[in-house]
Amino acid sequence: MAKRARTTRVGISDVATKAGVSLATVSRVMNGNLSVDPQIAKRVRATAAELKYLPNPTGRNLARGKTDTIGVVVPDLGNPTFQAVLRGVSRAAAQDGYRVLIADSSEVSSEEAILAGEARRRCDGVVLCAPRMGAAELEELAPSLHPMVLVNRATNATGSPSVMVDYGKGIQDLAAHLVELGHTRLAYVAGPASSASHGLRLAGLETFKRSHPGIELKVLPNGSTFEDGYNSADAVVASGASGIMAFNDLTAMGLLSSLNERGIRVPADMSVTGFDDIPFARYTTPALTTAAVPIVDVGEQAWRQMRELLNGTAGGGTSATPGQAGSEVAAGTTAAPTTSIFTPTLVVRGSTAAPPATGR
Amino acid sequence: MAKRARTTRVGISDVATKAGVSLATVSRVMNGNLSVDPQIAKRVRATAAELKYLPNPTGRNLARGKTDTIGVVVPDLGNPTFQAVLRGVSRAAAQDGYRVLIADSSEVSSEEAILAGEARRRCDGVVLCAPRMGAAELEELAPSLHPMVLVNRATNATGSPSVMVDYGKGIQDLAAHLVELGHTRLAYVAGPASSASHGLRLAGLETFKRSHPGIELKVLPNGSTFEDGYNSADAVVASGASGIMAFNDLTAMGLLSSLNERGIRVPADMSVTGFDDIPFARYTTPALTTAAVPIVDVGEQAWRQMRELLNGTAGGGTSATPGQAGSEVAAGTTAAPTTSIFTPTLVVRGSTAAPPATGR
DNA sequence: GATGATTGAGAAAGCGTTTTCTCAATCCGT
DNA sequence: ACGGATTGAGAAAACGCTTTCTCAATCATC
Repeated sequence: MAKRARTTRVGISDVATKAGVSLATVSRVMNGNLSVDPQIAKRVRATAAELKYLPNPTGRNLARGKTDTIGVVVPDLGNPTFQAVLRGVSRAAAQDGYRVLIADSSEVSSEEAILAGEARRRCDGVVLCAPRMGAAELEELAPSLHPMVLVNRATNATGSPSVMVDYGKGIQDLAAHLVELGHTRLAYVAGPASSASHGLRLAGLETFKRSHPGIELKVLPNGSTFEDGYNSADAVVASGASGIMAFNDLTAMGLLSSLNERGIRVPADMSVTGFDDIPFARYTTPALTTAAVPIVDVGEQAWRQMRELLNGTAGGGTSATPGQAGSEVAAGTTAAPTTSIFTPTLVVRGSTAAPPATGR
Repeated sequence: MAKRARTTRVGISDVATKAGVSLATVSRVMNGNLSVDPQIAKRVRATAAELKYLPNPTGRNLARGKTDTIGVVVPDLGNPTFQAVLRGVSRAAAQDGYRVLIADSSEVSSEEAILAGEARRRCDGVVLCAPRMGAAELEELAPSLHPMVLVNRATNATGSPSVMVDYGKGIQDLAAHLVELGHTRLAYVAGPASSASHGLRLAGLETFKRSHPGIELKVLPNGSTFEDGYNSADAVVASGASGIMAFNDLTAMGLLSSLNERGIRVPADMSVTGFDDIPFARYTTPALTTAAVPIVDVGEQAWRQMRELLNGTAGGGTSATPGQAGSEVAAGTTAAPTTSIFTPTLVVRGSTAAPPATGR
């Protein structure tokens, strides 16, 4: 016959009643508001502990207008790159008391925008990984997603920071490495045409070409998966190149596997490079020469940018310069969005060597 | 000078006013409540679209007492197994309109309980992967986490369903496979002592031993990472075994790599098996014989169990039997928790063969 | 054409906090 | 000691939505 017996859990009012204070006071105590008598504060805390009271997050969220949660939207949770970004964001955010809601579009890019919007409304901000989304769509979506941090993408017209990887530089380093070893006929086993990071690699290679006129460089259209790499062997062999740059470590490993089956020896007959330096790259046979991308750091940095946005220290400006990354401020249309750029590091392992003498 | 101009976004009352109806009606329309005149419904919908109104999830959450979100707590987001579970849960949940909040304890198991509780309060339920948590702690935690689904763990005293992988059966299959090939001296390169799934493998091996008295089987303490596998080579060689079962694919790959460096040929000199069948397992050289664990399916099934719980169809009982999994109902203390058991499948690849003739 | 059953929509009461507003009770300086 | 400045805590108004309650209007029934 109690007023309202088995309502839900123990609420703030239960504590208030039992401690003989008002709701407001309990709230103040719970939130560390100092303007409350130490005596009372202590009593309230004791009562709360005794009742095992824990504030209901939903109620707080509504009242405070924030959720302490950010969304991370990725095109494919199965992809090691996005897994690593997610991990980086998640751990860094956790440090600051934020949680992460995941939104996996499962490669269905038509869903991406809806998913991102959905996530945004549930959270205080969104970290968007959308490598395939059209620039126009992104630009249109951006305002409604703010605060948003872009990963490996950029857009004007919004003060959305980006954290990017300089894939162009990375692939140039790899190409230079191969040339240094003596290779003159190179091939790039390309990624998906719609992939933004593929575009950056391509641009980097264009630059490379211009500064290395004597080098032959073919681009072989391909994909981004293990299988794609495996299946690219025919085209690779046909290309006549001796130095092969795969789109990423996954395709490089697929290619490696396929070449191995054909009896083509790496690196004796052919050199192969990957990209990303996923954990497995060092354990392939031979171990993969690759361009290491500090992708977890990218996730962490994405969180830092987000935190900046959330703390309203806004206005762009120079954010904390990330550890090994160069930071750069691009003059944006409105706010001057911050861009962090991470540069891949060349990691030389066993899969590259001088080309066979006959090859010349 | 408007009443309350730039409050926040467009809210339900804006729509109500503009459409000339009450808040209640707008709510009803937005929630597909049929008891509203089609004419009015249409008008409301039009107004909502015009104003780009989208209901504020936090408000809904509070009013409905649910969040359409579940938490997934994992000990390590870097571990492929948990990544796969997460992916399975996330995608399956998304199908049913639920989102996933991730809680990564980063291997800090002392944080696990707090993290799980935290997640639970923000969500409608929790999927808990806590292979290292003590049984006692788990049991104590369980009630406060309900509704909860356990992955690769079980607990009485709560009606919490489990979805498990029969690691014991899997390792027995691997051992049998090796024996069938002619190996008589086996070694199990163990996982972390505190790992529950390691315990299951161990138990399976005990069973195996009993039914194969003539076979020698050594257990070599080790860990769960690539590095651990790599570093186990000494012990493996010293064991004198010709058939090696690694804790998982990761350690198997590390071992493979290390053996390769020592000039020990797999499978000519030594056979090696993994466990899990992670995507990379088929691309190692030689390709890894392993016990395939449908781990994404585990995640999916975890979601189904959760959905069952959430829909309150509760009471345990026989849930939908998962595709290739055996389903089994254990007689629980109270509700009779449902347990889904997935059995690994033996996948024979190139890393196993008959032992060298000399070995005998 | 009067009466009871239905349908449909508005008013208002939550949902569980936070936070502004108010006011009573101290404290300070002179 | 007295007025003004502080401090501290309670009352009440959000926060944005859902849902029960209530009642007016429409419908079917005899």
